[in-house]
Amino acid sequence: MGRIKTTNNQISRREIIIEKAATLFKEKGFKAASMREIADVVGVEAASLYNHIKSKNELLNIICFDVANRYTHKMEEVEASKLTTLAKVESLLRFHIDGMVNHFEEVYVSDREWKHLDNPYLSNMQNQRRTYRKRFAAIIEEGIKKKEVKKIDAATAVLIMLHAIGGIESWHRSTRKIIGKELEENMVTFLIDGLRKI
Amino acid sequence: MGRIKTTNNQISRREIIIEKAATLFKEKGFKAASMREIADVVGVEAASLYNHIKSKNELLNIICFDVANRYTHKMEEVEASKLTTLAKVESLLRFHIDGMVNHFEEVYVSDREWKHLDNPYLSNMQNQRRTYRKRFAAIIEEGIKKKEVKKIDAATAVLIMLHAIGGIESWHRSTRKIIGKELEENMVTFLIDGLRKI
DNA sequence: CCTACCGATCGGTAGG
DNA sequence: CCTACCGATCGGTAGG
Repeated sequence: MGRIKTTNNQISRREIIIEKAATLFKEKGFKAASMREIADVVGVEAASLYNHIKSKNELLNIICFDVANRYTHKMEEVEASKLTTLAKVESLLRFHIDGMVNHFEEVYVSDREWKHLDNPYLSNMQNQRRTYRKRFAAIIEEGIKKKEVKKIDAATAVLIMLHAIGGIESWHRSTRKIIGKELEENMVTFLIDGLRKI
Repeated sequence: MGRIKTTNNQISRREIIIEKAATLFKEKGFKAASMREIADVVGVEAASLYNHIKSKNELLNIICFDVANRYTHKMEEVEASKLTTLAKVESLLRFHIDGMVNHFEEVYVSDREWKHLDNPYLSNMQNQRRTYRKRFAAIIEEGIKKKEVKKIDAATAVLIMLHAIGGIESWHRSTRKIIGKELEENMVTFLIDGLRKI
C-alpha cells in the first residue's frame, strides 16, 4: 500500500503541475509565465518541478498534444459514424464547445500558444492542425455533393466555425449558467444555419 | 530644409520602430520579442531605441490604441449612416477584413497581445473592446426590431463574426491573390446569410 | 546614435 | 523535495 500510495502521489503531483501550468499559460501566455510562478501555485520550490517534468517546454508539449489527440480521436469517431453531414458537423461543433467549457485552459493554451513549441513538436502540431481542418472540410464537401448542404466554400466554413468557437474567452465564466447553454445553442444555430440549404 | 528633414527622419524612424515591433510581436508574441531583436531589425543598438520611444510597453500601447481608434472611428461612421442594417453589418465586416489584409501585424497584435498592456491602458482597452461589441450588437438588434434581420442573439452573432475574421492567420499570405478575395466573399456571404431572414 | 553597464529575472542543474 | 547556485538574457539608464 505504501508503494501504491507513492505511485498515486507521483502521478497526481505531475498532473497538478500540468494543470496549474495550463492555467498560468492561459492567463499570462507561455513566455510570460515563469516556472517560479508555477511552483508557487503548486506549493513547492521551482527546482522541485524538475523531478516531475523535464522542462518548461515539455509542459507545453503535454498540453498541446493532449488536446490535439482528443481532436483526432473525435474526428475518427465522427467520420466512422453514419450521421448525416449536418449532424456530423453539429457533433463536431458541440464537441468544440464542450472542450471550451470543460477543458478551457488546456484548449485555450493549445490554440494560442502552440507557436512556442519547439521542433519537432512544432511542425508536428502544424501538420495535425492542417490535417484536422482538411478532414473537417471534407465532411462538408461530401454534404455539398449529396445536396445536404448549401453550396459554400468548405474550407472557409471550417475556419469560421473553429475560430468562432475558439475565440470566446468568456466560455468559462458563463458556463454552467443558463447564459452559457444559451450561448451554445445560439452559436450552433447560427453556424448550422450557415450550412443549411434554404 | 535641414530642420524639416531632421523632423521627417525622426518621425519616420519612430514609425519604422513601431512597424518592426508589430511584426515581431505578431511573430513571437509581446513577451518573447526582445528590444534587442527589434533593434537588430531596425539596424541600431538596443539602447538607441529609447531615443524614439519610452519603453517596450509604449510600443504595445501605440499599436493597440491605433487599432482601437480606427475601430471607434469606423463605428461612428457606420452608426451615422443611413444604410440598412444588413448593409451596415456588411460594411463593418469588410472593414475588419480590410484591417486583416492591410494592417495585418497591427490588428493581429492588438487582438491577441492587448492583455500585456499595463494599467491604466489595460482597463481602458477592456472598456473599448466591450463598448465596441455592444454598439455592434445594437445595430443588429435594431435590425431585428425593424424585421430586417432574423431573430437571433445579437451578442452571439457579433462574437462569431469578429472571431471568425480575426482568427484567420493566413489573410496576409493569401491576400492580393484571387484566393484572398474569394475568401473574403465567402466569409461575408456565410456571415451575412446567418443574419438574413429566410 | 553608441559603449558600457546595471539589477532583475529567467530556465535549469548539482548535490544532498 | 530543498538550498544554493549558474550562465544567459532581459528592459532600461548613464554618459558622451
